[in-house]
Amino acid sequence: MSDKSDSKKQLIIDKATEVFAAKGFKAVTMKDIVEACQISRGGLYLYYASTEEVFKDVLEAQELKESDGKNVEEMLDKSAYDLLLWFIKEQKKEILKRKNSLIVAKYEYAFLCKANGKPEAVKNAFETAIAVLANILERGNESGEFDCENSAAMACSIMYSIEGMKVCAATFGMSEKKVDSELLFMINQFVVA
Amino acid sequence: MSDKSDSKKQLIIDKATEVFAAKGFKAVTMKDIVEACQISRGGLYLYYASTEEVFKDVLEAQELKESDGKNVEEMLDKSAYDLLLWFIKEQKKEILKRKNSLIVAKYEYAFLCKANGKPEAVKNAFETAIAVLANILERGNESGEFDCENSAAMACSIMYSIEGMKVCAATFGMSEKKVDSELLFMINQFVVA
Amino acid sequence: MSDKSDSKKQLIIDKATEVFAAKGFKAVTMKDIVEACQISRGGLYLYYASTEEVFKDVLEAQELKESDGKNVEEMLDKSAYDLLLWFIKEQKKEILKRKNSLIVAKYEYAFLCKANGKPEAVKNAFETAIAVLANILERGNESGEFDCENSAAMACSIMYSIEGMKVCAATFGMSEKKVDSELLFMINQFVVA
Amino acid sequence: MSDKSDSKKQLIIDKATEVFAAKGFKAVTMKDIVEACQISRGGLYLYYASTEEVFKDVLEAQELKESDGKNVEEMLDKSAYDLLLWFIKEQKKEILKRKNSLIVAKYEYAFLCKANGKPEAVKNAFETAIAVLANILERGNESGEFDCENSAAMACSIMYSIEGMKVCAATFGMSEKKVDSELLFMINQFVVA
DNA sequence: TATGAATGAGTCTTCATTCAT
DNA sequence: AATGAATGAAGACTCATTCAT
Repeated sequence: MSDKSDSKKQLIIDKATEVFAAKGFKAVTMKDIVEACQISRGGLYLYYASTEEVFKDVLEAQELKESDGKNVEEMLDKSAYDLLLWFIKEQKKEILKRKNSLIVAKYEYAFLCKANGKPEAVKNAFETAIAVLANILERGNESGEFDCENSAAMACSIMYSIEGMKVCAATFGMSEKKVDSELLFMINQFVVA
Repeated sequence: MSDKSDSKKQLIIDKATEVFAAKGFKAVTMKDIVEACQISRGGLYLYYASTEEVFKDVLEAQELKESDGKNVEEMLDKSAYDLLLWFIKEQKKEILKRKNSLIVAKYEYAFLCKANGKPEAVKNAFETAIAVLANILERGNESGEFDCENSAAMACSIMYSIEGMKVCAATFGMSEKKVDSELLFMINQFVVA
Repeated sequence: MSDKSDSKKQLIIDKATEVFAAKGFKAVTMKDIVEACQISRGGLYLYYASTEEVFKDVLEAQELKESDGKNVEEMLDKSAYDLLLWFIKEQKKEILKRKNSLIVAKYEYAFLCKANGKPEAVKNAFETAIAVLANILERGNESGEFDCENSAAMACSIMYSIEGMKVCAATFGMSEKKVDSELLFMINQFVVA
Repeated sequence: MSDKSDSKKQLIIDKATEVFAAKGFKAVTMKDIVEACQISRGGLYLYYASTEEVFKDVLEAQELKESDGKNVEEMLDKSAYDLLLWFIKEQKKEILKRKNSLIVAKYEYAFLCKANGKPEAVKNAFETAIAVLANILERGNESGEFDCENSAAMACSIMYSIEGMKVCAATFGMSEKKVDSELLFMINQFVVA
């Protein structure tokens, strides 16, 4: 049961992810999801009672997927610069991915949550990213690879920039070249030549 | 006619602005606007055929309001540093304003426009801001107040950061202190001490 | 507006009364009422948000109608016996009326109210009837027309009997003859020959 | 098979009785019964195809239970007065039992049956009770314990009263004291002091 | 211009009923 | 016999949109 049930949930999450990526959060109806999954109306309700519940699982699945590549052990060996490159590459991927960008849906959802007084998962994901980057910067400072007075502030500043790029890219688009130059500009602020 | 008609439109825009700020774009119905304006259903349709049309005018009105303070003549006299302070102050205001933040509604709208292949006004506003800031930086470079190799790139980077802050503040909140330190961090990159 | 609105409400109440009489309370859907009234789904919702709200007004309208014939002034002149006959006749009418008997709907509704902890209007109507009858008996006692030791108890007993008859008649039917003989049997307990 | 099958049916009937007592007839769904029995949806359908079929068996089981105490042989020895007391006590129990009162469900069901032109079991149960009571009254008349001109009419009148009390008690409640005084009032009409 | 009653399409949600296991 | 996932029909409810006044 659990297996079958899980695989059905997975199907729903996968298809729903595409729907949310295409339409944002609020514009998605249970009917949209039902049609994307090619299941019956009642069938969806066996697993999820609302688009919000589906979206929560979609977000969770995204986070899992994003953390997939982050094999902690192999990270430890790398230089701060390599880690930075990896981090930046990941962010670039997210900024540019067209098909599955949940960024606007995420902000819509977070916004509605705020309006309804619910706690926000979106905030946590953002703060985790800042912490990871700050850590990388710190290591670079220690190893002499980077020259960055205040790692925490710099990490924060960079992440706001990246967040801005994500939103802009998802809504009115950014070329890969533009993203590259922006990211390069940012890391040049502290990478020792 | 025109006067009366305009004042009615203005009423609708004012009230609708509050509604969009509170609920985003997609969640707003014609009924919401009708109720906020305390006019009749039919009355609203005399002026606007859809929430989208209302929102377009809301955006336009916002831009007008934002450019209100920008008296070009008195600008010309000021130092680049003063202009920068003014620009940053304006941005800070926008980041922090709670009641009327249309940022999420804007992105929702831009996102839906993109999905529908319509042209985007949001992009233009963003690019205008970059141009204004770049101009200020350039002037500062020339006068020796700033030291910034690539004004255009810096302006762009800063605006992405600010955009990220706007979105984050609107969804999961930012304290004024946090905003101040972020902005300070940014301008310290190029302001000559 | 109020006039038009009221007449529409009246139409709904009239048609809904038939529906409730035919199907009871719980079995009636908003759709049933819509179809009986030949109005649109949304049209009904302009006036009533649920079958319960419609039913409340149906009950109220019934009570008004039932008290219509009771011209207080002309009552005062009559003998206790005449009043009793009038009362009994009214009850008989209610017991036997086929088309508009709301009795089962009433009890269903009262039952559901009780299950949901809501106050009940049905109880009040019943107690009012007891009070009226007790009053009549008292007058008869005083005038010597009746011989009834405990008017209140007798009124109560009779009303339970009548209530039982109403329910039985509405569900598995009673002939007029049977009703007559029952009512006669009851009043013979205290009417002085 | 039969044994196992019967015990399963018994379980369903027992649990369903509680459900019908709590919600009436029409408001009960197959899902409600399934959940009360903690069996599977399909499982219930092996035994019953509709709530109506379940309810029929629930009614039947009630009648059996009610006639349980009526050991005919030991009845014969008793005086008419003792029999009357027993009868009244049984009725009182039914009037007052809160948890398992099926009275409203019964009337709802009978009412729906009438609307659908089906035969009615409820009527039979009522008439049986009248016959039993008439019989007791007759015996009392013969033994001189009672003085009741028309036993059949009196039995009928009493049963309507009791039916009214059952319905009233189930819907808007009656205190035990009130029930006692009503019953006492009734039997005083014919019991020889 | 302005009103708001009315309509009906669209979505939500719940269940009776079936069926593969 | 028994399960419970799945389906789809039925009813609730909300709104965009129209129209007579």
